[in-house]
Amino acid sequence: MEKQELSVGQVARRCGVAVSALHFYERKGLIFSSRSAGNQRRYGKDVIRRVSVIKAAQQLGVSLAEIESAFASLPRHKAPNRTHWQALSESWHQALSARIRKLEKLRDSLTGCIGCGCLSMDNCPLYNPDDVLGEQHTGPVMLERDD
Amino acid sequence: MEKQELSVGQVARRCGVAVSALHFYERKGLIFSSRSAGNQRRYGKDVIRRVSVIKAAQQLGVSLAEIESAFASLPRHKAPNRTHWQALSESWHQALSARIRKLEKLRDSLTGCIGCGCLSMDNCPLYNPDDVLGEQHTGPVMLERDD
DNA sequence: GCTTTACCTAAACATAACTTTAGGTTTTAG
DNA sequence: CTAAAACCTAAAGTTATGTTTAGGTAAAGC
Repeated sequence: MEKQELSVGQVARRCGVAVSALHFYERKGLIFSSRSAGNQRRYGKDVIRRVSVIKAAQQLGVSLAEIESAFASLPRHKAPNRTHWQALSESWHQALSARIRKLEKLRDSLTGCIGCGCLSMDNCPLYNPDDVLGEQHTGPVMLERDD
Repeated sequence: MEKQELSVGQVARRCGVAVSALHFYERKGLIFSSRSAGNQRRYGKDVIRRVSVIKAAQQLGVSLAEIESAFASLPRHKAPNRTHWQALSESWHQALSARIRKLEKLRDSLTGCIGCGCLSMDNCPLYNPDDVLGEQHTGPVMLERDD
């Protein structure tokens, strides 16, 4: 059983990202590599999951900085185990559900409000932005990107 | 009955954005103004709805460029009427619903996959991106960019 | 062995979406 | 009337997320 190390190009192809993006993620501390005798990057297979998670999270509107802090709970240089990933998964499931609820709320506001053509805007949820997404308070939740 | 024109600072306060952002939106062609005798911006009340819509759309992950093209159907210098806003509302409602469906799908993939800790990644939807959302192959791109 | 492909680093460039700065003008409040 | 607050423009700066370029080194195929 070999260690099955991957070159940067192999990871790039398998994950659908550019090599330059992997360099970038590494500079940001989101992924890690060892080096070959000739100083080329070598990745363990777990990097693929990391990159997949990065891309998935970005779809949710999570910044790399936030992803980095979520990854802080993972072991840096060895493959995270089931428990590690599961913890991440659960918190993201919650965050994602929260985001979905927000979007539904917004969608309903759009229907009820933009289309209404109301001239008095004082009760309009779009007009009073804070109402639109409601719970703006500083939640610890990762996806609370309501700035 | 006056035209009830608003200064840039008034709009900024009522919409919760910076004055510089309004200048910026105007340069981008998202909002319009007339000028006072002394060359200061004066806005009609409809600008508030425009700005509110901009902010709402940004919450959905819509870029300013996309917002601009959506706004292309609105009359430039006079207040859009009910029909105009309603058309916008409907198309965005659809887009939002689509986005919500994607997020739900992704959420479910995360639960089923990230948490599983599977070592053989060959059946993993995160690992094999094409399976995640089906439609649209084009290489190993993780998720449809909802461009 | 040689050549092509892949890789290395550092630094510059790109784009979006704004903000800040600098220097000057207009409006408003007392 | 005057002084503070608000406004003007143009240009440079900022942050995030990368990509591109330039000048070399390593690895792989024939």
